Amino acid sequence: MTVRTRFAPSPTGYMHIGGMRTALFNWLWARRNGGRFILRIDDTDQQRNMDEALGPILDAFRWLGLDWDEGPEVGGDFGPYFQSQRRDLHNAALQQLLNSKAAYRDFEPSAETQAQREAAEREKRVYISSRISLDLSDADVVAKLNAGEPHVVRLKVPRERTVKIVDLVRGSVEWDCGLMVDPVIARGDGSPLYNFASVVDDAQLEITHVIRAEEHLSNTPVQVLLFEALGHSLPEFAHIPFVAAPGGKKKLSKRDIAAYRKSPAFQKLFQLGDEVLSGIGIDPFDDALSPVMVAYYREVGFLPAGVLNALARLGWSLDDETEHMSLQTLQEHFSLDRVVKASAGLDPDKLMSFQAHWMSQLSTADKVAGCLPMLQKAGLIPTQAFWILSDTDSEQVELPKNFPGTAVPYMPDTDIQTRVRQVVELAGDRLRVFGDILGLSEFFKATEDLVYDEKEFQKRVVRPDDAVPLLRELRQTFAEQDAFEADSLHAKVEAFVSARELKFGQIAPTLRLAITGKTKGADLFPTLELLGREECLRRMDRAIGIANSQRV
RNA sequence: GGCCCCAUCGUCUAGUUAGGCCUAGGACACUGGAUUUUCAUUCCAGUAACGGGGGUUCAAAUCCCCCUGGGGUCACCA
Repeated sequence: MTVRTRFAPSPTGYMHIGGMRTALFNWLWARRNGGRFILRIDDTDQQRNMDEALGPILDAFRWLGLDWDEGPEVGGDFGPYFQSQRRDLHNAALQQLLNSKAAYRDFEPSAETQAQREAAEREKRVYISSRISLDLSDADVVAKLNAGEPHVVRLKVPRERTVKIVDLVRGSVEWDCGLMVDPVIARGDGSPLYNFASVVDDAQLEITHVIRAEEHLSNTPVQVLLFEALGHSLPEFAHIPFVAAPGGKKKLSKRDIAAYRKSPAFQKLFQLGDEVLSGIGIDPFDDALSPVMVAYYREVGFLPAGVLNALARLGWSLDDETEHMSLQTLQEHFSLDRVVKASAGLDPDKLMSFQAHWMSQLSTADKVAGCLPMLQKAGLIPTQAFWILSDTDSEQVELPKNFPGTAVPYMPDTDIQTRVRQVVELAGDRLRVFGDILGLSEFFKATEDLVYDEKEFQKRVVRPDDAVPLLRELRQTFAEQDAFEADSLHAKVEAFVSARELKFGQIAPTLRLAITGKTKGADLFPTLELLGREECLRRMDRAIGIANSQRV
């Protein structure tokens, strides 16, 4: 039998990183078994704007390279794939249950039901449904129906039974039906509720493996009963642990963003994200984008491979040592029996480590392709002139939002093209995410736009009495230097230093600050070479000027 | 509170199904050292865990029981 798995998101306008992990496991299981992965959209009746609500979810799948065999856009033999369009199926199933008396119409006022529930709770009794409507004759029911009396449809739970499943992750789990409330499966108007619609759809879609987060475990007995009442065989269940917040055991949730900001475990990620996002004109404090969402990682410049690797290792391992796995490797080796039972906290540090690894595997050309959009969004390099329409495939390159048609990057200005590549090469491992390129803005800014680290500038350039004179002398040396390239610059500065019986460390930070505005960064002399003599001299002049004005 | 799930280094995990190969392995993080013109990388080293108590057994991280702790869920949401 063909393995069929599904992921059934509600169109919420964003893709949750934990949900993505569930989707990934479903996808992997299908691929591993040569099966089909289905995307079903669990929308409720009137979704306001489907494009807006579903778009980001599909984008997340596409970005990570998880394709779906059936679902929105691709269709399939079991459609429609939007739950709201499957009402006929739900209606038929509902009628079937009503006819077979497996379900009944409950006319008890909801206030009354609620009161009973509360009374039971007060008396520390288990609450079970009163089933008072079961005393109604068929004629009574018809009469009430005709009179339009409000009601719901409930499944009649076989109270003498126990429901038992053998979960592929958790093993055997069972529930005593005598403790269960008759669940509402549809409203009076026939609109189905989640548990019911989900079962009907899973059955009709011939889903063989229901792989979902463990918070759904408590829904399972009801669903099992529904499968049985409908005469369907059960799918296999695999309840995988949910993704917990860093440093905690609680479910990672969009609502808790404010708290995560203060969490030490999240600190570095937020710092990186804030810098990159504000650099490209996105307000990081506007919760439209947060580390709970897949889109966040794309915007900051993570690689699909990094995110995928981190998600796969959350609650699953290949063996006792393999850490780095491509999607290809994952789909060859994924297994449900190696899924861990306990919830797993997302570890931003480890995610970054995976990311850095996959970034290091990328060619310079690919890194450049990833950095270009960043630099453009940040306004550090021109946008418009960069793009020409083309029929050629440009899958490596992320297009600006709303860009019309297909495009490949085209550099009318070879200086800029070369510059980006050189900076990327110079940055080396410092480029962990594409957004890191924004931290090297000194290579893309005009002399007068360069920003100095205020504190360090004071400490290294303004305050020391010899800093400005030394910079002057160095400037002179540079001006007279024959070849302005890294090695000879290095030799020149070494000679300069030893001639004055200084230590290298006494001049290098000052020079770096004058040239780049920072104390950290890529190798100094290649940096000088890349910037070129004219620019270096201008920057030194400017630094000297500013220092002098501040010393007065 | 009811029901259900879970429990190995700070974190992610291996080991638990078939008890001995475990003086508990790997990775991330952290600390120290080496390399280095800063930062980063790389390399080496180190700190660090079987929640507690009872059993069973020659032998228990692994099996059983209890306790404790953590979590999920209890809608005419999905």
